Amino acid sequence: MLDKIFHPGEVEARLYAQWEDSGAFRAGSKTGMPSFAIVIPPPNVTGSLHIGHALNNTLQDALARFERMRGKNVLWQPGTDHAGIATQLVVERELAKRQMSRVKMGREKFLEEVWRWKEESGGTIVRQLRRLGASCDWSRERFTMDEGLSRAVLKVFVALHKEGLIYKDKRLVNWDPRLQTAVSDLEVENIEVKGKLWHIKYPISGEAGRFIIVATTRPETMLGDVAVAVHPSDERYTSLVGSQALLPLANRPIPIIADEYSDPEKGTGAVKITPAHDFNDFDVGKRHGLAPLNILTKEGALNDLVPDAYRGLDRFEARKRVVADLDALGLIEKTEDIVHAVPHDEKTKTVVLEPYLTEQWYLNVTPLAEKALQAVEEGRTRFVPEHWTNVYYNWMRNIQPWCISRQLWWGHQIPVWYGPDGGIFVEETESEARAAAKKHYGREVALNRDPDVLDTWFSSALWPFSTMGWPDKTPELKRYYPTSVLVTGFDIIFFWVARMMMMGIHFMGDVPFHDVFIHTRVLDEKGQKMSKTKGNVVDPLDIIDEYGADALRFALAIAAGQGRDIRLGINRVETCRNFGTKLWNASRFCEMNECVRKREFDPATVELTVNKWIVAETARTVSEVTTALEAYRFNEAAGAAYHFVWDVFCDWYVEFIKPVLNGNDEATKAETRDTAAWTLDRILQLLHPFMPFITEELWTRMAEHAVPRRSMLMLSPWPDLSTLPQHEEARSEMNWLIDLISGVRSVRAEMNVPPSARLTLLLKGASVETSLRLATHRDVALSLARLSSARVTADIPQGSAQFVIGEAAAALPLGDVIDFAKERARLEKELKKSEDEIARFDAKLGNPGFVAKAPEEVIEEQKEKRAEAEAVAVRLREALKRLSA
RNA sequence: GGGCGCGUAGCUCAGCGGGAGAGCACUACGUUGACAUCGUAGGGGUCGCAUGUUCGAUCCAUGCCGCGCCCACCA
Repeated sequence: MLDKIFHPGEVEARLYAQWEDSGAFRAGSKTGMPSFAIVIPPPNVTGSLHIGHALNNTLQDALARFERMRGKNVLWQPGTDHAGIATQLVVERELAKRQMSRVKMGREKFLEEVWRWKEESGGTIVRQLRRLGASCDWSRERFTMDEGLSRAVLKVFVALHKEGLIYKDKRLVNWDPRLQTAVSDLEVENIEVKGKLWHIKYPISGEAGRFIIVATTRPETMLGDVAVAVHPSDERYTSLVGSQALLPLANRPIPIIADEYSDPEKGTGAVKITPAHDFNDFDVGKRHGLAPLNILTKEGALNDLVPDAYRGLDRFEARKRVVADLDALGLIEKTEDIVHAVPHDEKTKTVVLEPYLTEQWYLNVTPLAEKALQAVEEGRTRFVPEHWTNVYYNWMRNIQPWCISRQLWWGHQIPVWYGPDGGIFVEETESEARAAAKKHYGREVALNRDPDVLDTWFSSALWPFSTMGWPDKTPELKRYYPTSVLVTGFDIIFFWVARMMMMGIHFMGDVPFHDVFIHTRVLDEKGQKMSKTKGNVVDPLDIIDEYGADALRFALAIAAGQGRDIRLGINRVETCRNFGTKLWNASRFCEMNECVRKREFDPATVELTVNKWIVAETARTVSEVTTALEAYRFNEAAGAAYHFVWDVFCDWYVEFIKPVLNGNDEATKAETRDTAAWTLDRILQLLHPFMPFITEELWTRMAEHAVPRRSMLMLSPWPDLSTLPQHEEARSEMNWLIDLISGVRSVRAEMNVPPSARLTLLLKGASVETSLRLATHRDVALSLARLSSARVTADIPQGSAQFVIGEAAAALPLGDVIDFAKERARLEKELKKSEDEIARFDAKLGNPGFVAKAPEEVIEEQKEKRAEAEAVAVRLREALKRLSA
């Protein structure tokens, strides 16, 4: 016997182990069946599961389980990402706690430390994914820095270099002075901060007392100025073009040049040109043949190219000093308070990034982007929802070279070796590089390997094929590439999706996935982004502990619409947990009534109206859920199943069959039991992609008293009920009945003339509006009696109720469950409380029964209504009779 | 500045050419034999505003207002 509620904590671990041990998660290899593959967006190996992961993996798991049940060969490829910067930061922080540092340890020792850290904490997120129920093929788990994937990375780098697409260049990059590494444009987060705009007077050489005024938010960089630019057509400055300004503090003459970049509308119309510290200025400098003057160190302090007084000062310190000194010289024309966007590092959002002149490795992605663009234009890869296509297009069409080198230690070290004269040897291994160098120099030479590592996203870009064994020609690649769908959030469309497209097409000759489903973000219940600093983080593991994984998964899935962000309040999870309880208890009802599975049961053969109806409704629901899942409309799929279980199966079917199951007709009872059991099985299957644990548990438990199951629910075939009869007649009859019962609009209990009470049900004409549920016949009586306008009659036979529709009356059998004496007593009590209500009701209804002398037209009207109602009553009686016969 | 998304019941949202819905919250009643993690009933909305298309608009078009996000600029 099932307990009254489901205890997720007691079954989840057991079921998961059972699934995993059985090999049910393993990539399928059934011949002749289509394939379905998803690669997981690899989470940071040292991370832990946040609510966004929970959503992402719930959706993937729903698809994987769905397709597995549909008989496809499913591969859900799991793994983790080495997450260069994030992981290095974490480990450095740990080292700091032990009074150690990366630099002191040296590269080799440090890397050992990171690997150790990875071994220790790397299992966390993977364990947490298991708690969520993720049915990944763990036997194929990969890590972006494991041997195979590293080999793929090297191969790709070397190949792209040989094709001339990877090259070294010296230009401005976004520099993180704390980590002392370059980061890509995408890793920059522009944050609005309060700042100042200083208007600085630059004296004109040889013209005492004449100045050109420039406005800047970064006065310290003026020490690296190489020019002042004005717009060619800006008449205010025409006379100055060609003159020299004397750069204050540095006392260095710089030219005043004309360049279209200068915007007469902005600032003073004259702009200082600092090519080494501003992206636009870099271009201006290039146009005018002005060499950049780098005045910063890697740490973001001023270097030796500035006057003594400023050397070694941190950039912010230097700013204060420069402003103070300029002010003392009377060279500050004015200072404005402004709010402007300043580039910060996206991880901690605390470090101001610098445009910084360095030599880095770049990947020329333009040719790759063209093909990636074309693939989407041609529909070979499709974004869902479609509007993300434009986001992808816009970025791809304006793509910039990808800076792929990072000055970190944790990551794939770039396979480049330098000879004594700076000769470059790009090979997959050191020995190959050595051989190449030997060939080049004609002798053995000492080589130095480039110390930099690759951007983390470089290896992620290869994920769909590197995890399947590329560059080897593996059966997995053959079977599963291109993958079916990528499920991810919009925040990594550029970082990851676009780059996988480019690399996939380039190296595999085909797109990495057919569909890209972009899901929304999960916010807190107030619609705020979850963040540690705000303290509004909802930990999915806490939710799983308290409500079970199914409740969390269902809450996420049913909220996963196509447009707006998901606001996850805990009450949503509660609702879904309650839904699980409802399902559990519906199963309990079936169990108590011995509704057990019969293998030979054929739903097409049922004869009772109520059974025909539920069979047809089940088929419709299966079709709805299937269609919705195929289109990634998770909310609709989960919603359709929810609605069917609660509003159709529990509220109506179970209530309708109670009198049948309590009746004496063994044949109809048997059919009904079989149908109920069959329907419940279909429900479990429909819900399994969303609520794997509770459904699997019920699947097993419900078979305890029936024909044992051949296999686990997760391996059962997805129902295809498309060939079942539609049973239009039964459906329309049941719908009519449900509408009618729902339409009992106003019912009043009234002790009319004691002791002769009557139970009267007033249906509002033949039309219907809200809902009174026909639970059991007894429930009908109770509900009716409870409501505001029912009359209990002692003069009708016990066990039947008289329905009055309009003025027409129809007796309806109620079985033998009503104790009229008791009900009457209760009603009397209740009525005393609600006399006011009755009065109001009478007034509202203008109950003609109480009108002594009704006008002719009222009587006529009543007659019509009566005739109409009589017909309804007759039909109702017939319908209820047919339910159980 | 460019682009995208969203404004529907107190809250969170679904619906998107012909009856305005769900969950939560609220009110009243009810522990009955699957389920109080429940049931029954009830209150509550000029579907952001305006114009247009249409026999008919919450739904389509245009404009406006408000909110959010992305990209760019960032003197």
